[in-house]
Amino acid sequence: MKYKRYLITAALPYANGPVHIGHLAGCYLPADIYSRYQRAQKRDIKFICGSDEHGVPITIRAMKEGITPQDVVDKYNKVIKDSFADMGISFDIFSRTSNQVHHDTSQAFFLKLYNDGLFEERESEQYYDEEKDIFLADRYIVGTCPNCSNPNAYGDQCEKCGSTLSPEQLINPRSALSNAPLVKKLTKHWYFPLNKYEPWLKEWITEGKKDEWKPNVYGQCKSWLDSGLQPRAMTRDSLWGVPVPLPNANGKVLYVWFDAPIGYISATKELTANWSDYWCGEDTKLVHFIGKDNIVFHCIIFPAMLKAHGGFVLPDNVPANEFLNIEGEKVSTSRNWAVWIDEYLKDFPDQQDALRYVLCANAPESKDNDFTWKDFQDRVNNELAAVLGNFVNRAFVLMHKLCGGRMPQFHAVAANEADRNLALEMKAAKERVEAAIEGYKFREGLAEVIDLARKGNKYLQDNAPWSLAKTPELQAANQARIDNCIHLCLQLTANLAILINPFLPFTAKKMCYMMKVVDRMLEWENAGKSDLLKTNYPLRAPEILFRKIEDAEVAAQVEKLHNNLAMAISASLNITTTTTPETPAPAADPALAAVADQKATITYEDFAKIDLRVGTIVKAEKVAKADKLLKLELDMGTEIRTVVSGIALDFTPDEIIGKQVTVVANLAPRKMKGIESNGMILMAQNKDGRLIFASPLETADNGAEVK
RNA sequence: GGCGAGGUAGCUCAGUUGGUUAGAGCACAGGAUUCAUAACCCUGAGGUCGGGAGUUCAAAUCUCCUCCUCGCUACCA
Repeated sequence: MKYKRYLITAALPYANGPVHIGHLAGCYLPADIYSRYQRAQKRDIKFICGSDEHGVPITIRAMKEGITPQDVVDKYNKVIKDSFADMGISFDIFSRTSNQVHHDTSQAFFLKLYNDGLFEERESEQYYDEEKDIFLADRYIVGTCPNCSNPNAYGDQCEKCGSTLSPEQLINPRSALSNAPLVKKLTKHWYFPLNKYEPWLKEWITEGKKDEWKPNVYGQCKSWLDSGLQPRAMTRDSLWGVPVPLPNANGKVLYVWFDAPIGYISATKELTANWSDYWCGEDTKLVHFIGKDNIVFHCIIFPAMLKAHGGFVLPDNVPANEFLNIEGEKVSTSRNWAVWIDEYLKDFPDQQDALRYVLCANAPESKDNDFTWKDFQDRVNNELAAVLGNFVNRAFVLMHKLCGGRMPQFHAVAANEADRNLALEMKAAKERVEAAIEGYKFREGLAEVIDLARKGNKYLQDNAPWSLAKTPELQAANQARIDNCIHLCLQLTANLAILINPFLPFTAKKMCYMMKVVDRMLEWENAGKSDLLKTNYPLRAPEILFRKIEDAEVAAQVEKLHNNLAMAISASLNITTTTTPETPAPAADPALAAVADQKATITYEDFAKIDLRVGTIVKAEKVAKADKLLKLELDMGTEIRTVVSGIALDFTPDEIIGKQVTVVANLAPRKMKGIESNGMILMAQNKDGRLIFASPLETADNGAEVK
């Protein structure tokens, strides 16, 4: 074997909310299957995870709920940890980045790079809150979104319209902490020179991993590498996080994406004193399981950090999955469009393996996939229960009916071709499942196991022991054939338990109980064998492995999703309308922007400042290298004005020429793509995002004032 | 706009050193059976492989163009 040890990590879930089925399908379930398989192979593995507890969103959530960041992470660390444990995700450790060992480890890592002179120190101007005496990260800055006028857009993103922002773009930027207006002040940060590692990364990835990594992962990396890497700040101004271990670095913490992957190392340290065997030995196979949103950090930044530090193994593979949609729509935590694990476990007690089955069988391994409750029902009822569950049940029931409740012996003299073939199928299935799991093709591996059960059903059907036992006389004459058939079906059941164990551990355990065997039988080397169960040994009565999912349950879950969505929308409306200036509005979904937008009362004088006028579009053309922009010329009665407007997604130049529009005529000029825009056209935006001209109903004079 | 991934049967997916009538599971239809969770087993129907052009004796597979979905990124306000 090439590797002595396996170090398997699953992305550190962010401790500001519970986990949903998308997390499970994308990362934790494949990681668990892989880990359980490796353990069954008796390989030396450590399966590492923990919650990521730093970063700005946690501090913001703490502010909103009026609690400390530590309260937030304590709460969700527990929720997340419990969900994983209940679903059978078998981490060797589920740690957390707020632990002391993690602070020590990440600080030591940073200091090593610092002492090697790797960091570039750079000063830049950042917004500063003089009231709270603190520099503000982009996320802490709120202001009016220049795009949708959401008064509570963040400095990095407007969560109403989804646009990416920089703090400089916000209108009237203010502090999310104190609501105070902001000043600019110099601040110092430490930049990791990613660009210096670009040649090495190119060689390591584009030459070394081309055929090894999944196409989506490799392609994404290559895209990043081809576009050129820039130095990246590895520190932030914040009070929540791992303090930068340097003098005169008060109020500075490690960037959450610097410290989070080091969390894998800290957690391993916490787990075992021999942690360096796993992290520093060349004979360790390091595999990062992540979702596609983490590719750049795990494939580019973290490896570069490890390389810069020296002495660490690099990931052998990063099998990132894509995203799982729900009922045709993207998961949205703010709209509560998600299937939460803790709620699933309440609604479907003792049905962990049903969910594990569906999420693996339909895992987004090569592209985004859709989870529907109908599909959940179909797969559980028609594949899991009908093929696997039913086969095991048939074998046990027949054994009790035709073989006295004991494992019958195998009569070699009565063996036929079908018997020999079935034994061969067991061996072949082992090889196929093994190859699939080693190659991170978990859905294929799972399908192979079900297929083996299907072959069992066919074998049973072809041999029909119940027909051989129609009358006592007939049964006596055919007992040797009956014994062989049941014997093999039960040996096949034992094989199925071994092969299904990494995927459906709860089921494997139930099967072991029924077969009265100890867990050791599940060791992988036993797969493919036809002598796992001892002849003449009494076995237990069968229990139903998978119950059917009823239509009513499917309907209830779909309804629950839509109810959650409706509640999220109305909650968003309530909170937004009652928001005081001291508390920023909660994250709102772009789809809600149209209904959730409420602004503070203004006086007539405020309104009178706006010069609204009617104009007619006399010329329109698309702006080059911009998706949304049209360059318009407007007849304002006394002048022709140029206005650049972001409406190209909804209108072609031809169809709007001659249209009369309402224009904000005294808006400060602004350059876009090199064209100076003198004003803004008023548009209404529907819930679906479509724009509609807010124009006079009848033709007005060009230049007419609107008031 | 740039880059990346994907677009194959109603659904979920296999299928590249280009090669006979393009595969599987589910769903659907018919049959057989009754040991079993109204399950299983057999048979069948169902696809111009997103669209177009090209290379070739031969293209799902290679080249170019184009459309759609998702992601990253830019631009936007």
